[in-house]
Amino acid sequence: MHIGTLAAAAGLSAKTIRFYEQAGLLPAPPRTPAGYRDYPAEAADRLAFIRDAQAAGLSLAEIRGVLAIRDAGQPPCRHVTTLIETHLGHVDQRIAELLATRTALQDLHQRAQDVDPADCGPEGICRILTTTA
Amino acid sequence: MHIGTLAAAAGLSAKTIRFYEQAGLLPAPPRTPAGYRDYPAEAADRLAFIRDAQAAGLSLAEIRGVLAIRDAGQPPCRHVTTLIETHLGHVDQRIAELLATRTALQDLHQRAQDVDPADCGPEGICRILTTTA
DNA sequence: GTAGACCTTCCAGTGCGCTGGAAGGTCAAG
DNA sequence: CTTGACCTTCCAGCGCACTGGAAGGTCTAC
Repeated sequence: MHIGTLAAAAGLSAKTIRFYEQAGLLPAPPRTPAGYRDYPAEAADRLAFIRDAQAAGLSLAEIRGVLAIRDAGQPPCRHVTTLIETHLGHVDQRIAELLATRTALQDLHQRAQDVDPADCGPEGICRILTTTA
Repeated sequence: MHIGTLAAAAGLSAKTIRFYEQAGLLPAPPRTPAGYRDYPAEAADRLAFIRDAQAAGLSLAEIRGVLAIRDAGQPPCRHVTTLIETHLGHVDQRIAELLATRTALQDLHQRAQDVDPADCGPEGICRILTTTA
């Protein structure tokens, strides 16, 4: 299987696959006599795993860690569970931050409705955005 | 007012202030005979505005746009209102994405509870993370 | 034999908001 | 006079996940 075929199967670009190899996520495949990468069918599974793990919010570095454990013959379950818990914490925190930002933006939007542009002299920068200046 | 004083007043590093100047967010101040930047008190207001706008989720590029309008003598109200609305949309979208990720992570976590590590043979990569493979 | 679709490597850049460091000038205090 | 804190410029890099492009080799079909 050439890199383009694998790329099409996985829905990635060939560039990305080479990048994953270089980043230690995908083992270097055998080569054809001409030097072309020649992937076994399992490579698509590994890329699918990377996709799933990315969708769960894991970084490539974390995914590399999981793969390394599995490649060493260990079941990475405990490691993965920890990662998931850590990520749940991060995601919850980020959601809380975004909700706060959302509230702030809605306040600003309300203020924008109340401000008459004609009232805006050259003294400040913007009456909508400034806190109390 | 030297750059360090301004930095302390604004809660930023001198590096960041020079960066803002170079990025077109802060006008170049006059210099002392020795070449030191010599800021007027209003510089702190401008930095406070930048801080507020950043807290509202605007990028430096967007803030630069708002400042440019005001610096040209126009009240940037309408522009700001549009920005706020756009950002509200982005934030809502991001929150929705994160909630979906959160659900996915919780499913994974549940699955992690159900998987016995002893069941994990060398055939797959990880029973927790893979979809149906 | 030639077009063009694929593959290879390597280097460099994207966007974002800084941050670090080197090499040097300036200023106030002791 | 010297120390040390500050200032200047310029260049470089961070993290993240790619992406682009150049320069060249290879394979298939006509």
